[in-house]
Amino acid sequence: MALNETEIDAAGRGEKTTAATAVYRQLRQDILKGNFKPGQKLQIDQVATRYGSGTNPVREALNRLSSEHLVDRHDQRGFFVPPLSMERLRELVKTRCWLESIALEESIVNRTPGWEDGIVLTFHHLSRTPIRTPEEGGDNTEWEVRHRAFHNALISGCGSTWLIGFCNEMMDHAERYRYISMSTYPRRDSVVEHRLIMEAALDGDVELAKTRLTDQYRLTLRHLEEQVAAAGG
Amino acid sequence: MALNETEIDAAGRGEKTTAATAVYRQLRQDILKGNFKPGQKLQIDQVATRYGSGTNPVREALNRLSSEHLVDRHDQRGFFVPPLSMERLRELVKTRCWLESIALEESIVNRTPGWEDGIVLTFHHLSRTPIRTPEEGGDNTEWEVRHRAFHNALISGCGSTWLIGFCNEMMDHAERYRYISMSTYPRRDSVVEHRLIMEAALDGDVELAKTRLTDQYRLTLRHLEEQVAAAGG
DNA sequence: ACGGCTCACATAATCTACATTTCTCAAATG
DNA sequence: CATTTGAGAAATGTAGATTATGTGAGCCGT
Repeated sequence: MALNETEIDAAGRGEKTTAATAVYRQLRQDILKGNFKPGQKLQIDQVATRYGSGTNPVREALNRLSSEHLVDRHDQRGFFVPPLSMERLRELVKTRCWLESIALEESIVNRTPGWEDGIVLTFHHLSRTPIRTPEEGGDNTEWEVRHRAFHNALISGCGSTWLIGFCNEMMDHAERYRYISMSTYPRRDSVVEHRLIMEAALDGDVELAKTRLTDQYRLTLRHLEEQVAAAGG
Repeated sequence: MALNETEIDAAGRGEKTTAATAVYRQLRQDILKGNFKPGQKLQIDQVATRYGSGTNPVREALNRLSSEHLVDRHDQRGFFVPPLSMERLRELVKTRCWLESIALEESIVNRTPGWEDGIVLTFHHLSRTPIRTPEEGGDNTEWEVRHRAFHNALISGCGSTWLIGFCNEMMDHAERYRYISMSTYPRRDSVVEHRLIMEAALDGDVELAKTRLTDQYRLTLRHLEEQVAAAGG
């Protein structure tokens, strides 16, 4: 999952990780996968016990996550899992559409053989990874990783590490919403959808690629809205 | 300067601040204002001594800043002030132009009397704040604050806290480059430039406002490039 | 009696001091 | 010259002291 550049470097060079970094990674995953209730308090001692570490590394991990907005920090009061709401999700999706449109357009304009190869390859991997329904065990970690890899390949040629970072940050937050809805995940044919995006991008059709990409995000949002409407009465 | 939402809330509600937060704020300022050499190591003990605090709060502050990319963290090796380079600045400016263009356009499209008032008011404050040359003492903290307030007012109506946050994050980094060049700061008439942006925005002329805004960023970049070329060549 | 206020105590966050681990770097070795 | 090694420096982690928060019993005025 999109770790920041320091994390990627650290992992890539096989740097020895500290306890703080280990807790950071696990906590991050647990938050993204919805293993904590939104709004829940993250008590230092409890978290330390959970991951078998001292309070200090936990505190460092929580401070890092707070700057990524993956936990809310209140001085002298502790740390909390950020709440989820449909309103926030709408804003998130809207912003993702804006930023990924730019990133995709720039990538297409600057396209190189290497960029195209990355898309073809990550699409291939994604298309070979089935989505498991909750009945089948429901662990889609592998699919998530490949899904992100594909979307990252699309925007990887935009020429701005800033923009790529922002898109990844938003992907992280979107993942939180996806997991809570996994139980009734609508069985759209994601392979076809992603293939259409890939084809438009490889053809160099900027407008079509942008439309297909953002339509996918908007459609996902609509499905979630319907689910919530159905559930909430 | 653009603190994250948690910080703003904390400051706004007058929450008691912890030692970690105090160090965070001071360290952040010192980095933005160029009081440390780019690339320099930030040794925990030294930093702790500097701000009169223990090592633990310093560590927490550094961890927060590392997630904002305002310090580089290397596990088991310590923390460093991020380097500056013309290449990075170009990418930063490019990305700012993309994102602020969207934010400004959306703000204009959704314009409200409150948004217009904010622009008029912050422009007024900015126009009343002189830029001091190095000979005059050179502390432009007040100008920086008002400059940011004006640019924030422009994009405040875009309807995305995400986008506003990203723009602020990039403003922080841009500030680092501005401070190092203050010694030979080109004496453009910033009041006129900002007035022109304001007028286009208030007139609802999306394209003109975007052009004027991004031209300002690009011009600042060019001036810095010339300075470096003159100095380094 | 009821709503609001005060104060003492339990809980939990924060900080300090120190122990442990890891890295750095230069001198010694092959 | 490349590699190893060991002392010292520095980062990281632990434990416990300190400080802040929040809760609920008791008190006051209505």
